[in-house]
Amino acid sequence: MANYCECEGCELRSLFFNNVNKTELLSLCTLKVERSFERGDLIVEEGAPIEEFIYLKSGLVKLYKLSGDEEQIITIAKPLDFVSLLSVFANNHYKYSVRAIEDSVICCLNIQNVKDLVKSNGNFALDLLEKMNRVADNIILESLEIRRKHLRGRIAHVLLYFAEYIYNSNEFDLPISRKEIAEYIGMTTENVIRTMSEFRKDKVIKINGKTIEIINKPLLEKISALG
Amino acid sequence: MANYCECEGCELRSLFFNNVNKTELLSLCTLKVERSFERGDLIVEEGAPIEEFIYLKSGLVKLYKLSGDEEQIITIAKPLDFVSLLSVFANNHYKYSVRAIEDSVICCLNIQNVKDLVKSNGNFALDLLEKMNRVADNIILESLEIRRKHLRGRIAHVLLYFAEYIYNSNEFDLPISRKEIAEYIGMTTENVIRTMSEFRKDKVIKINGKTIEIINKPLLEKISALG
DNA sequence: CGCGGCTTTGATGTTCATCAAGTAAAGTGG
DNA sequence: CCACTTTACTTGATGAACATCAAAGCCGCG
Repeated sequence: MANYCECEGCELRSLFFNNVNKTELLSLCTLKVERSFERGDLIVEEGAPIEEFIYLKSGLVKLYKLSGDEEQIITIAKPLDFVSLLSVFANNHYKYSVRAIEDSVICCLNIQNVKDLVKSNGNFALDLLEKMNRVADNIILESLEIRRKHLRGRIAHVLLYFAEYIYNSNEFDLPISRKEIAEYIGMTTENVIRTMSEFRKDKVIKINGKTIEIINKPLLEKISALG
Repeated sequence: MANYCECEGCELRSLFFNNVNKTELLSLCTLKVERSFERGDLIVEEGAPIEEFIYLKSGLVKLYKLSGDEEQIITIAKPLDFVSLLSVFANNHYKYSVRAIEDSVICCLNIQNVKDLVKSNGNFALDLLEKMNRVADNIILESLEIRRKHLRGRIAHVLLYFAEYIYNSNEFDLPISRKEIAEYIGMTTENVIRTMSEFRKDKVIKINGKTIEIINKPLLEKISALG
């Protein structure tokens, strides 16, 4: 009985298991699988059948869609922004791909089990609705934000996104390449690099390979807001 | 007892009331309010408190967000793409505005009633999750589609959206202005007009004020796909 | 070590926004 | 109903923002 349910102590339990009792949790967790991925590994492939309800336990992932030979990045998600959620009840197949951009651990529940729990536990259902609303909202609002800015504003926005939302620090290692930033904000790799170099010359940031340090945050915020 | 519940015969009932029994439906519908709006009327204002669960019964609406003095159109929704859904469980206040772009009728349920139903009726909860997933998915996918196209492709996309998705006809009256198209696809009014004029000169469409007729659909589809 | 992918910078051309100016259409008050 | 105002639509000219092309250095990896 020792590990009858590790979820009980899981820091993510309160995410959406607040209203789930021990018996229910047990029945979920017996079928739970935890999987580890290394940076760069594919977690979910667009078009694959949806058999599991997945959430991110630790790490960082990118959610993207293929169009032709290009990737369009939809969002960068950390734990709490659980992924796989968006299509999971509406489709039989994934509409997006998910790839680890840092070493990540995901938690997989059988999708049917989750559906059963939605049916039998009203408070859980409401929690889930709320969480999924929030995730969708955030993606849409982020997308609108980026859309209305120009190149410089978009780059500033992304840098602040990493500094404030992901790493909570003015110095951090970019988990994605310049090319991926370009795929995220819908511009070319060259212009992402050029703009970041400009920011460096203007003493807004320091760049050392993947390491970024924001040294004039007020200005960066101004560029993000106006640009 | 005559009108004890008009919803019973409502064509939208099957949307998400399939799994709701007569008693439950009655308790919802006694608190139901139907409201009519004329083209141009504001239905929901960004920032207002969310007190109702709204869905569109007939008509056409635009969902948009204000940024500064500009409107950013998120999506054009017809019945079945019910609106108000996205933020409704995750927030206390609306994050978007909704305006009728054709005469519209909406159906308003008390939000607490809907939440109670989610708690007590598992099948309804699952239906609702599925519907909301689908709505969010569509908005995100549309947004990605538009984002990866250039001006000509975007205009072609929008024209096809109206022809195929909204009106199911190659000839239709544009329900929105050129300016609103610009706000939807993130370009300027002048360029929207210019591009539409080009399409006219190239004999892809006919324009007569608000009336649009697509006369070379294969080409328009090609422009949308490649542009 | 050499290959491929990522990064960087510069030069060039395309796409698009901005500015300007005029016409048409639609609402408003007398 | 008409003058008046406003808003929508349209076209052209110009410049800014951005993509594309080209070339070279860098880095990790088999």
